[in-house]
Amino acid sequence: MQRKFRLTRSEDFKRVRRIGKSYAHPLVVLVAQANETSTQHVRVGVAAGKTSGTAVHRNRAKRLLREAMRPLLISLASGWDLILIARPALVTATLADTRSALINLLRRAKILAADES
RNA sequence: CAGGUUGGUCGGGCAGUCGCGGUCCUGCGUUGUCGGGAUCGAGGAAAGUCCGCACUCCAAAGAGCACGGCGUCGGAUAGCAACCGGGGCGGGGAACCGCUGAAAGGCGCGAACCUGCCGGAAACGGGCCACAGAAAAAAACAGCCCCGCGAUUACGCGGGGUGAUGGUGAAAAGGUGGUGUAAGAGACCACCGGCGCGCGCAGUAAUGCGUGCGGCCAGGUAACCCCCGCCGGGAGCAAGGCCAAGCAGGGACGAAAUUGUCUGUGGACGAUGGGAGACGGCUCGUCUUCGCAUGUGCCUUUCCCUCUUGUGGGAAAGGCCAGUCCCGGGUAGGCUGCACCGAGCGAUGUGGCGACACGUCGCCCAGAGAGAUGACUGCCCAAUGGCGCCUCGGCGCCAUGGACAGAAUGCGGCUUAUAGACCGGCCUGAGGC
RNA sequence: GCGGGUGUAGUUCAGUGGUAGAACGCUUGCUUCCCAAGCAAGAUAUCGUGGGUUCGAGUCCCAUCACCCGCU
Repeated sequence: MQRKFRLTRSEDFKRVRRIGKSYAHPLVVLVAQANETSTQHVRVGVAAGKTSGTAVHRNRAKRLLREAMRPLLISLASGWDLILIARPALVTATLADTRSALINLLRRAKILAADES
C-alpha cells in the first residue's frame, strides 16, 4: 500500500477515533470518518494493540490488514479516513479470511458498493 | 560400540508473479504524497535491561564527606565485577570396584565435567547463637578424688581439687594410644590432624611438594556490623542542537475612567434546564465538559407587529467582543543527532591453551517515526504421521507442514527463549587388532 | 529508552534469622418456623521459581520469572 493512501499523523488518528463511526467484526474493527475537505483519496490507518501479542504478531496483523486492503482501494468511495484495528484472532487468520472480513465491513459502512466484488 | 559430559557451526534453499522502505542515477509543456532504472533491505538471540563503554547535556566534572560497588593469582581489553587461563576451600557427578543384602536396593570410593566462594579473617574490634542444657565462651548440675566434722556403716554437712565420665544440643575447648596422678587433665610422650615461623625444590605468581622448629593459646557466624585499599558526580538519543508559525507568560509605553460607599451595568460563582461526551449490551443513573466572538453573536435605547399586562418576532441607531511595542517558552510539527571510515564487516595468514593481538587482500553493508523486509504458486531439503516392499534399516507412495522470535543512537559482555540438522573434544566401560 | 515497586491462606495485608499470623471470606455445629445477624469450633500456605550462606531462610546473597506504577 503506497504511503499516500496511509493515515500517518497522530492527530488524524485521534480525530477519526473521536468522531468516526465504528463497525465490528471478530477479526477486525473498522472506524470510518468522512473527510472530503483534506484530500480526495481514501486514507487508511492500521493498528494492533498489546492484546494481539508480541511484536511479531502485531506486525503480522498489520501487514495482513495492509495487504488485504491494497486491491480494494480503487473501488472505494473517496474522501474517507479509515482505521483498521486488529483483534487477537487475526493472528491466526489467512489473507483470504481477512479480505472477506474487510469487504463485509466496508459494505456495512456503505463505503464499498454492494454490487462490486 | 555403549554411556556420560562439553564446545562450535547452521537455523530452510531455488525459481516465478504481485507488493513495501532507503540510497544513487534519471525523465518532465505537468516539479509531484509524480514516473522510470539500478542497488541494498532483521537476529543468534534484534528480546531481557543485569553490567560496562562511546556520545550529549547539566557552570566547573576537580576535591572532601555521605552512600553504593568491588577485593585469590596471572593475563586480555578502549573499558567492564561480569571476559580468558590457572590456584585454594567446599558442593554435585555415570560406570567399574568395595561393603551390606536372598533379591530389589542401600552405603562408600569416585573420571571427564559442572558449580558456589576468595582482602583484614588464625573471628586477639563490636554484635548474635532460639529450644534444650549446669554451661553457648574462660561454664561446673550430676559425678570422681582429697581434707575436716558428725556417724558403726550407709550417708550427711563444710572446705578444696578436677574437667576424664553422663545427659542436652547444629555446635561442649584437637583425635588415638600410653606415661602420670588422690582423682584427673597436652601436665608429659609417640603417631595423626590443624595453625604459625623458617629452609629446599617446582612455578611469572597465587600455590604445591618435601623438610625442620614452635607452642597447643584458637567453638560457629563476616552472603551481620566494622576496618583497609581501589572504583563510582548526575541524567540519559524520549540526551541534545537548529528552524518556521502561534500561544502561555513576562516587560515597557500610552489612552480612558478622580477616589470611597450604595445602586445599576459588566464580570465571577452557584442552581435549574438544554447540548455534547465517558462509563454501559440497553435503560435508569453517575461523572466530565460547553455561554461558541466580523457572527444567523451579545447588550442598551427607540419604533413597529403579535399577544394573556407576561412574552415572542422584526427594523433602525449606538456600544461590546479588540490600544501599541518589545522579549518569549515547554509540548506538538519539520530538519538534525542517525545510518556513520568505524573499538567497522568478510576472507585469509601468523602468534597464543585461550580471551585476544598483529598482518595481507577485498568491501562500504538495513535504517523507520502509526514505524519498510510481506503475500501467493511450484519444485527441492530436513521433520512428523500413515500405508506398502524387503536384504531389517533402508527404499517407494500419500498426507501434514516449518522453532524462538522483528532492528529503532551505536558497540562489548552476561542472561533468558529456541523445532531441528551437522562437525568435533574429553572421560569411563566392553570388545577387536 | 529509562526510573521505581510488588509477589505470603480464596481476598486484602502483617511478619527482629528460631513453631508462618490478622481481618474478611469458607466449612460444620448451636440459635430460628426459615433466613440474616450472633455464638462456638474447624479447615485452608511449594512464602513466585531455582541455587547458595547458615545448625536453621518468608527474612541474608546470587540468578531468574511474572505483574503493577511513573517519566517524557
